[in-house]
Amino acid sequence: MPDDSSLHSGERTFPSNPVRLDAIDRALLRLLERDARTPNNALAESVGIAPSTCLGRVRVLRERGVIRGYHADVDPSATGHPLQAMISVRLQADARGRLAEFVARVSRRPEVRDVYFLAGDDDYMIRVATADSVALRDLVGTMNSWAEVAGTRTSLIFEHHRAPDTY
Amino acid sequence: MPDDSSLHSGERTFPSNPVRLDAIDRALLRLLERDARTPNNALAESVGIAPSTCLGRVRVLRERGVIRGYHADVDPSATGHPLQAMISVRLQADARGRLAEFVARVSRRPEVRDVYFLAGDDDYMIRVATADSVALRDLVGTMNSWAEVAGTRTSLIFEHHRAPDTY
DNA sequence: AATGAAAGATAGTGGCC
DNA sequence: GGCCACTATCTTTCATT
Repeated sequence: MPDDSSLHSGERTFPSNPVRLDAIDRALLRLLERDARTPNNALAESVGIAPSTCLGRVRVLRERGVIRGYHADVDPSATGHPLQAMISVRLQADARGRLAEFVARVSRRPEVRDVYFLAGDDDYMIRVATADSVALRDLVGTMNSWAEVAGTRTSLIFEHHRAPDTY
Repeated sequence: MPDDSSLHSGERTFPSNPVRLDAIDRALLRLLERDARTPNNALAESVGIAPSTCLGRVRVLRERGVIRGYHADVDPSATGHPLQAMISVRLQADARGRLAEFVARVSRRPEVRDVYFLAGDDDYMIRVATADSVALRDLVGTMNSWAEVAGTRTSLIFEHHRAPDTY
């Protein structure tokens, strides 16, 4: 297996093959999205195929990039980062050439969890998890001090719910 | 093991125990965040403890809610939802009693992937994945038609990068 | 593509330190 | 907490259809 689990997955995909998914593939994706550690045996039984067949299917899904990785969902509070926020960032109008600089800078900050590159009123949306409000204020202050940043808006995250993909 | 893998994890935690994490726990979390399917054997070797010990550690992390689940990261494009967007939602000023109604409605939409409940300029941030721009426009139109919604702002997501937690 | 069987690897238990 | 030894279970390969 090619181990690209260390490539922290961005969302761009280069569909080497359009990848036709049948009903069984979709069922497997649903199950693995729910619990990525479901044993191959159990997956196979759930979708009604032999374990060896199931193994092959999942490998193909992984190799073709349909499955980009398997990740533990770790509670930020438990690791000392209970305060989460969404920071909308507008860059300077003339900063088109400095997009990479901004991304590099922001990615270096350990508080950053998600970086969304947007088309719309804002240029970026950054989700961060910090230890406390002091750390958050520092981070926002730092970002505002960067030359390419025109402005930021920060919203605290009270609650977050995920929904699985539906196919 | 209590199987709560089917509870699509929200971010609230009720720290039954403050859960002290030592260096080994943090190493395990890092490894499992990178690749949730790393075999217990390999985890144990990486962090320098016996496999059985490692098994116990990971189980405790799971039971205490430090690890909330294990999820496959599925490429939305591969499942026919290549167009992603962030939708900021402001509710009507008098809609405080209708928060639950909004969340219920929005959660029913299959396009919705993340619902962030915010404190700030906006009340909610919704991440969605749709088949095309028609589907996105329909969704935004629908949300704007709800009585409790004062307004929305939609930004297309061009690119998304995740960063792992750093402990 | 899918399968069953066999071999090897891994997970999980319990007794002990 | 942690480890070792053991058993149960799972993964993976491969010859076959």
